[in-house]
Amino acid sequence: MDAAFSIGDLAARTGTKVETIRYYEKSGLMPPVARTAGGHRAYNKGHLDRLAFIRHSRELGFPLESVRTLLALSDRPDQSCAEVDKVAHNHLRAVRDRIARLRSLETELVRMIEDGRHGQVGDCRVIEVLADQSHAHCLHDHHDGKDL
Amino acid sequence: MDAAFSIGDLAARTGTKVETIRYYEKSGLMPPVARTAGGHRAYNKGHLDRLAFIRHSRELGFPLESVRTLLALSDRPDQSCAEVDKVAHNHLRAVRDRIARLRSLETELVRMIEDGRHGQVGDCRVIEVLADQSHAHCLHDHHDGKDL
DNA sequence: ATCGGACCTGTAGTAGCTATAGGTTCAAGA
DNA sequence: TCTTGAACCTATAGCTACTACAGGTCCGAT
Repeated sequence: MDAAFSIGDLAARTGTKVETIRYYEKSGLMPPVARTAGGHRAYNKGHLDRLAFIRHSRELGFPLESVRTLLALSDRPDQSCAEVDKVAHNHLRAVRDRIARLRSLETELVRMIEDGRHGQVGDCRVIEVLADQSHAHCLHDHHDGKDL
Repeated sequence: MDAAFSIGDLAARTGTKVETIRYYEKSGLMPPVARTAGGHRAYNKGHLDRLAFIRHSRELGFPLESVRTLLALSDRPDQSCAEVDKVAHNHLRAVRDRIARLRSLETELVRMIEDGRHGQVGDCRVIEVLADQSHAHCLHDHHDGKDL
């Protein structure tokens, strides 16, 4: 018999919005849960832990799909460590990729802006670079653009 | 009388998907354009330049909203340079913010993963960290999560 | 009993495309 | 000239991870 928590309690204790918790339920990360007579969700400590786990994972940038996997793995602790490691390493690699792409972006932006500074007053190099047909200033890294 | 380009021509010359060009039109970045008798879009060199400008901006990570602004500014080249600079600097700042957040994320991930390595075989520290109630491993930078 | 806040469901919106479905037009070869 | 197949058309739904309504119900404290 653990004390029952309302959805608002869970939200407050995990720093999550109520709507987000309902969204997690709808997308299968949180289980459908017992209801009060009036239809309000009644959670217990286990649900609180699960939500905290989800939030920590999200804070570390894991996509919901990976969170799903991590939750499944955490339910059977035997033998799961290698798989957990794989998920974590994949994510780390993704993060590092993003950093690398953003850094080359940063370089390009700085170059474009600096370029403008040295031009004579009155013509805007930034616009010229953006309009440039020659594509000479372009990043050679033609990524699919999913994010940056 | 400039030669007419089909939407496919524009797509090929700018490395854009046809659907994307139509999407740009629908969202007001590309103007509504003359049609052939059969209803196909007929573009000219000006449209090609405009699309190239949009794509260059996107490659540099400018959001469409900023691209809209940059396009407007590029149409009146007098006096626009300061505003263009402002947009570019704002974007640069946003990119640097993202890099900073991703780097602290990277640090956290590495710590979590390394932590796991030093634990004894068989218990999974990664899962423990994610499940940790104490929140001790958490990023202090509680960002709104719009990205990362 | 009442009243205000918390809860409910369902839907639409965010960014920036991408991917269908179901139909029409165009251009090149026979 | 006819045919055929690629390219075009519109409209709509899907992607991520939420967030924000609208319109209604429930609960707990006074």
